[in-house]
Amino acid sequence: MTMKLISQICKETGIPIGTIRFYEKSGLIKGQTKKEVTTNNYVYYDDETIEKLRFIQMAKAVGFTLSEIREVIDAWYKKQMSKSAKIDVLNKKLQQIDEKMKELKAVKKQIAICKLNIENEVS
Amino acid sequence: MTMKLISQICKETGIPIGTIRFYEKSGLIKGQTKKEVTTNNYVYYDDETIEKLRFIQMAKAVGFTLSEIREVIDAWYKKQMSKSAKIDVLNKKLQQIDEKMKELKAVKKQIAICKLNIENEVS
DNA sequence: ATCAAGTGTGTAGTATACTGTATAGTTCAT
DNA sequence: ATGAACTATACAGTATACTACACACTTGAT
Repeated sequence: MTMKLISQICKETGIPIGTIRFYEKSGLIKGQTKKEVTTNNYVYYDDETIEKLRFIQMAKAVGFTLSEIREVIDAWYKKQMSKSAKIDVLNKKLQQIDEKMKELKAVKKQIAICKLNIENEVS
Repeated sequence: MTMKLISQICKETGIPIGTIRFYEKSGLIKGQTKKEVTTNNYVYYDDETIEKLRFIQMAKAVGFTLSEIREVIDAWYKKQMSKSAKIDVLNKKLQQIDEKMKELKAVKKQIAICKLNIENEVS
């Protein structure tokens, strides 16, 4: 398992270091210190963290808030959550996604119509 | 042309009065006072405003910011904007929408996989 | 006439999601 | 052993998008 320092994670995801730290403080991701190293408290992140961060980027881009994203990540990784509770959360999210899909299509249609109107204008 | 007061607009769109006023101050929508009425300065909104507000609701839900939404509304309604500038803005938005469509699909796929993993877990 | 409900203005406060700055310690190449 | 670059912590500041509140005026039903 490859473990990376924060600047490496920043490079690989394009997410600023400050934002990564903010996400960690918010409980979205979790790095770990190496117990064999006693001279510093540098935090290392695994590849699962990168996966999570990419998920966060995409989910944010389509309008999910960090707390909505946290719900999914909890359902994904939290050990102390019941199977059925996890499934419930994920089903709710899938429903939200379908709703967003509809809204996205409606927005696209509206803009396409708007574009046509402008193109056909007598100017 | 039907002209409605703010509480009516609120009822029809579900957008709080305070938010509607905020959108007007931000220049996203524009109502008008009736010049024949001199006893008050009540603002009336037309059906185009309701259309705009519904557009704003949907665009916000899929992650567009108010300033991104304003760009589209300006391209849509602004008289003093050149035809080619409008088309440019709308094409850029259509591109952004396709990008969001991809991200939404990726998020959906990720969640579906996550759900399958949980369902197939030995608990 | 009165009073609840609606309207407008202005200003302050809140929530979310960062972003920046200051300080201090660590690592590594030279 | 020294300096550039990296790391951690803590706290303040910013941008966006509201949300609440105080105050004053208007309308419409009784």
